[in-house]
Amino acid sequence: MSSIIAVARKAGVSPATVSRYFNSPEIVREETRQRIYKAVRELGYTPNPFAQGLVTGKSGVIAVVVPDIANPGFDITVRGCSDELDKQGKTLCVYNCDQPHDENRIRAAVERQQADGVIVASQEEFSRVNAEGFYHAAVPTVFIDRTPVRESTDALFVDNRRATNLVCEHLAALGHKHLGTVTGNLKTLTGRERLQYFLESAAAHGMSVADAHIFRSDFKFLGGAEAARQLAGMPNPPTALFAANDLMAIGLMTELTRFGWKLPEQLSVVGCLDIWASAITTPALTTVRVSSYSMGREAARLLMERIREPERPGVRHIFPVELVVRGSTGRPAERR
Amino acid sequence: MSSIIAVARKAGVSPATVSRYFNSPEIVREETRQRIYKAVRELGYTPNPFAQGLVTGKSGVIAVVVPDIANPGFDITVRGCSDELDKQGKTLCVYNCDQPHDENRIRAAVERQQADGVIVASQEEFSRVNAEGFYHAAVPTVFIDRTPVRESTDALFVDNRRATNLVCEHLAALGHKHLGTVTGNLKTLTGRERLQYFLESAAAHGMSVADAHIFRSDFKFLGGAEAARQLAGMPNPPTALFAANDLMAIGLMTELTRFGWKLPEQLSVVGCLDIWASAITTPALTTVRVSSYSMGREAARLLMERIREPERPGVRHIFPVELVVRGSTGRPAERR
DNA sequence: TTTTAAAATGAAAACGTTTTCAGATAGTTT
DNA sequence: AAACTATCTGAAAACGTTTTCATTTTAAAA
Repeated sequence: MSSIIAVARKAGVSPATVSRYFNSPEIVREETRQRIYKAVRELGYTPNPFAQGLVTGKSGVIAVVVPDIANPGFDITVRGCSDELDKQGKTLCVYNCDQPHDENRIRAAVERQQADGVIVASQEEFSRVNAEGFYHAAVPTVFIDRTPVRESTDALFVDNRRATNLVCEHLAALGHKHLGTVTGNLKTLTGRERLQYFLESAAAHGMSVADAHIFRSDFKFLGGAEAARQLAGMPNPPTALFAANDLMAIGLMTELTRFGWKLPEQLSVVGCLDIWASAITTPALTTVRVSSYSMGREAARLLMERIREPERPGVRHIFPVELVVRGSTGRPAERR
Repeated sequence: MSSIIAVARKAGVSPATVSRYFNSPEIVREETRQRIYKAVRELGYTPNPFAQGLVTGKSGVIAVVVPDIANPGFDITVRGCSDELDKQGKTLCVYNCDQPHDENRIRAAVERQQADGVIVASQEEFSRVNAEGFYHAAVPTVFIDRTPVRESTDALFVDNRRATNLVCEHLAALGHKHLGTVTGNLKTLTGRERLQYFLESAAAHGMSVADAHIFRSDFKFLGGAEAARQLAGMPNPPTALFAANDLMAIGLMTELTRFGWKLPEQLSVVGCLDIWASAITTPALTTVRVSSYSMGREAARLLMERIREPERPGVRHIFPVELVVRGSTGRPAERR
């Protein structure tokens, strides 16, 4: 491992100049630059990131926190972050946060200032102590679908209000009167919003949602299947159902089909996110398209911006959504 | 940011002792330990990773290279790595490698010794210069489904030979005589093996694979769909088809269904990997189950082991596979 | 040519650890 | 009480950069 000193010696300059050669080449004379270039090549020198970090305090790595990288949706978001970060020459670390004490680990990592910034995607809110840890560490942060810890934190949101409105509008237009819903984890902002706004939108469109038809779940495939089993046993099921994400919608449809239900004749199903698998179910899933990739990308962009300009006021972006009508929704069957 | 020196002063000991307190607590006297503990707490001290890295040369981060984190299969593998690495207190960086020059970037990162080790998952082989870069840097590496760069590199493989055998055995038992296949990217070890072994297995089971029925593709959904379009135009299609991964199998089935084909009556389809979506297609996909998660986990475990013991001989693990029979395969229709 | 301003370079301090080697302290044995 | 271990601790060097401040060199102006 050759050091900057070796290069300096070889090029007949001081280490300071070599450092300048890398960090602001324009201020070193052309001829000197040549000599350094040559020395660098010959020695195969590459700056030591630890030493750099030690003095600059920057690591060049950005932490991305998601509940589960293997969860459809988050994978895309992370890819969005990754692409943008690559472009900016930064490195991306992923943290999965769906296990009980993961949160502490992440805060520790942040406090150790290993990351120059953090992107935190939808999941349960931090405990107070961890939120304060974040606050205290004052690491530049961008939140996705999550209540920001402090005023100046940048945050990106899905337009859940519009999402549920689109869903209810569509369902009302088809003639549905009685709806149900499978919720996500209600400790999550997304989970709470999609439930609340759905209830409001349904009412606004003159449709009812019976308490018994609100299935509290967890955003997971099996959660959707479980809801299906409960639903199947009900004497008076709703005619349409909104699942807070596609995974649950698909779990629900799969299980219902197993029970012999005919979709969408017996039940219209709408999901949310538009993961790739939604297009290949039978019937194909009507859903609300969310730009997961763009959100990841934008989060990374904003974060880099904030790192450059820490005092900028906090930004809030609400991402548009779009209804994708496919085969899983239709007119309700005539009631006996 | 309080330093180790501040802690030392506060506890009335030398920095060396504080260092020892963290790195081998058992060699510092109980009473001293107490004092340091108190000082650490009060100052909220946490060691500076840059300084540590500077002297130890270790960063505590492991790089994981995959073609695309958002690709079903790799997400699971990465999650496996992540879980194991978490357990060992390491940080995981992901690199997506499906863009033309990504490889260079990754080598650069590795050479900069930012990572203590690297896990590289299936994709095109490195160019010579990059392979040498890896070799030269001598960073501990584990390969997944990929030809190792050097003798001493640990590598994990899917048992593709057995996979194709299971597939052909199953298909032969159903009475198929004429098969086809959709290949993955043939610049990939996995792509090549699954094609070659499939051809061999088919022959061994007395089935033929016409050249025209070998669709060279890319492991992607749309690649499968494209194969379907070609297939649909053929006068004499095979009765069963093996796709080198589930994504292509699903793309194929989806497109074929759109053409009005009845599956599996007109065509039996078998995939490989057993991603979650394979269970929810219509018909559900018969496939070969691969333990993506375990492989990720094992890769991480092996890597940590090698970091501890760099001179250990290279390990080769072949992971077992298992046939999952679902609805997409059946007896061939009688030929006219 | 001399003076002046601008541009380029160098010396040295600082960043915060770990680690080696030597020295001190405590605990045992004679 | 002395001598001897075994156990702890400290001093100081090293790790490889960046950055400030001062100095030298170069170019431009007089």
